[in-house]
Amino acid sequence: MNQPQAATKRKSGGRPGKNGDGAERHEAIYRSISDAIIEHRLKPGARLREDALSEVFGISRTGIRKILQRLALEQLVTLTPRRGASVTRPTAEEAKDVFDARQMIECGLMPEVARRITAADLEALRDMARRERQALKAGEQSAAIKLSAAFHGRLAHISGNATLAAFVERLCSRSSLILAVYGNAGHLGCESHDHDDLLGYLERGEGERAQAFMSRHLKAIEASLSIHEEEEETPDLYQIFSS
Amino acid sequence: MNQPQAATKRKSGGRPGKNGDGAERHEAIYRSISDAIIEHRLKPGARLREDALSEVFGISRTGIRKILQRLALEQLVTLTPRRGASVTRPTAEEAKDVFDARQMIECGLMPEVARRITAADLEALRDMARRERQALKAGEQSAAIKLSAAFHGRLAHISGNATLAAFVERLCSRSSLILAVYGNAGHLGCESHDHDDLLGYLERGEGERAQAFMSRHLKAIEASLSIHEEEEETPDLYQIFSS
DNA sequence: TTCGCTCCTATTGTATACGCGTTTGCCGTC
DNA sequence: GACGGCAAACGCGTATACAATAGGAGCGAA
Repeated sequence: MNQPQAATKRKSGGRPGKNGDGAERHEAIYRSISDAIIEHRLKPGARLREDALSEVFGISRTGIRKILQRLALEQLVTLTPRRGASVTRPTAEEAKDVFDARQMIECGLMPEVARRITAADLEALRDMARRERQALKAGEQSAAIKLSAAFHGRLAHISGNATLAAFVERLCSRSSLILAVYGNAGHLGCESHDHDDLLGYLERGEGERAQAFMSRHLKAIEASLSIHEEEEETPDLYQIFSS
Repeated sequence: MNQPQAATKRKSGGRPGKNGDGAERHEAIYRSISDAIIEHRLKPGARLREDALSEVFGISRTGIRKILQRLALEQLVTLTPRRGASVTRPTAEEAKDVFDARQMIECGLMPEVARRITAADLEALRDMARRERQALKAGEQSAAIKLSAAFHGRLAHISGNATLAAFVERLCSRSSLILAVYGNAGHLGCESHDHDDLLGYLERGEGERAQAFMSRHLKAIEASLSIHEEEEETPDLYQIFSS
């Protein structure tokens, strides 16, 4: 039970209208839900009923709707008109698009990152990579997935281009969703030592090498997916029973 | 008075609660406001009061807030906590980021576009380019700006990567905002015949050439901007009245 | 026994009401 | 005459109430 994090049933003590924090509270709830999705605690297809969420987090549906819309715009949840919200189940096509986009942007960013990376950055990134490896070893897939996404996002930020970095972060979130649907349970996307190796290239300022390595890295992740189309509506029937 | 476009004061005739279209209506209003911003009918810094909009479009503030939030997430409007919404005034840094991003993505997409472009695509794009030229000649800057953004967006879609195409569209919208702030009144971003020339390369399948041309095209636009920092808070005052 | 129809419930979409913060104009005082 | 405080109003943030719709369950007929 870790997602409410700060629910505290404020219904009881706090006055309903008394905000005081307002925006921060929303941000915390947003991150709570977002994390739960990225860490696969909420699986693709899971329904997110508004009043259930509003009760869990102790705010009214109005606030929940706002957060849900934001998540929908980032394509982490799907908002079907009269059916409510559910965790997005990426299609195979979307998966391909996302990884192609990551290939283009993350690789393209590497030279600039290699140019600008500082010792402090390296230290922080190594720490993240280390914690990711630990989590992986300890069998905590949730934590590992989140750390991996955070690693890629942080890396992108070093480029200095906030717009592209934000986009990369969103792509990583969606990638996490893709892994949940198409990933094999056996191994996660990122190999244990890939991130460390990458940092090595960056530390030595070898932008080109880092770029090539990132390309391989992403290709490896994508290749590890098992893209099985599983059609939508009454999918096969003919196909299945025609044999 | 051109921005309402489809207001029709439905308050009088239509019942308030009777939806029937609902989502489409929202979409139309969203596009209305979005277009007004992109076409510079609403200038950066312009305030967008919620109840004014709700009255103009004949829906309640709830719906307006939803739309405003969507626009904020696309960074066309800025939502300051207790101050309301206003059209975003991009900073110089954001401008650089946006054009760097366009440089990376749009150029990177060109080879694939050259590979996949069809005769129908070419026809549609040529038509858009023609209309853009006409608008420019007729002095209708608003229409020209919108058509230019639509041209770039359409082009990106041909690549087949919906994710990247959507991102390019958003970058183009923001570019339009940047032009409004930093652009010289004299000439718009896109030169008259650049788009036609680009289509020529694409038609002949010369992806590399198209890529290089797009790069020059974007660099030309960016170079035409006059980036003057104009600070945030109490921006000039000292600077202005010190002369 | 199965298919179809109808009613019901659950859940979202929309509007409105209320409270708070911010701002701005005004007045009193120094 | 100018500066500082005060008050009122404007406008946003949140919650709640109502309306509409889609899904499902139950019942009846073939």
